[in-house]
Amino acid sequence: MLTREFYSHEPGYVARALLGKKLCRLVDGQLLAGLITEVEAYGGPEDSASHASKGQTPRNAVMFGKAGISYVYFIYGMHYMFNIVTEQKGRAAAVLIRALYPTNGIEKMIRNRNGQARHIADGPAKLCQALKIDFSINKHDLTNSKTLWLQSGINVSNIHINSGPRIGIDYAAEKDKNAPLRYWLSNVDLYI
DNA sequence: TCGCAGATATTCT
DNA sequence: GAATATCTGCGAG
Repeated sequence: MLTREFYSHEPGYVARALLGKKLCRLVDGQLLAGLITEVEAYGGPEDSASHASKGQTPRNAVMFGKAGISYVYFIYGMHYMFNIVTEQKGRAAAVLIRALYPTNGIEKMIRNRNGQARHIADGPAKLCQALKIDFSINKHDLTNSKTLWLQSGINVSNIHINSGPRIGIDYAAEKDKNAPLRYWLSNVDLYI
């Protein structure tokens, strides 16, 4: 299982380090797991795209907490998003998990997604459906949990990592051109 | 492939 | 009270 030290760095670094790691979820005694294939980093108050850019609110308070805690929130009236808090307590920073490559409990994931057998977890809200992620695991400690944690997965060298501007936030695209904060892996099945 | 409707928590006025 | 949001699914072309 990954330690708190792993999450205690700046979000861009943690985001890259998370690629290829295994996200595990235990629900009803069944293991649901997948390799992380796409992530986005969100910085502190200086990052205009971050929820924390306008100061602390009850909703984003988790981002100001300590590293290794999950931050789950609801968007567009129908979708959950799953983030992991990084850096020190008092520094608002997080990494959004955007996509997984399912490895364990695939049948269960398909049922969780209403029978959709393709594109099970290739989007931030889809992966939440597949792994049954909702407010019940908001503020969850990922370094000390039996229902939601991360562990080492495949070995990913830098040459496999793609990067680019973040999605859904045009106003941050220009900034992201200089320092891309979205990272993803392609052809994951070749490296398993 | 592309464009748009969908439904609600949270924040802004 | 109104606007907005780290998106997905579906229907048309």
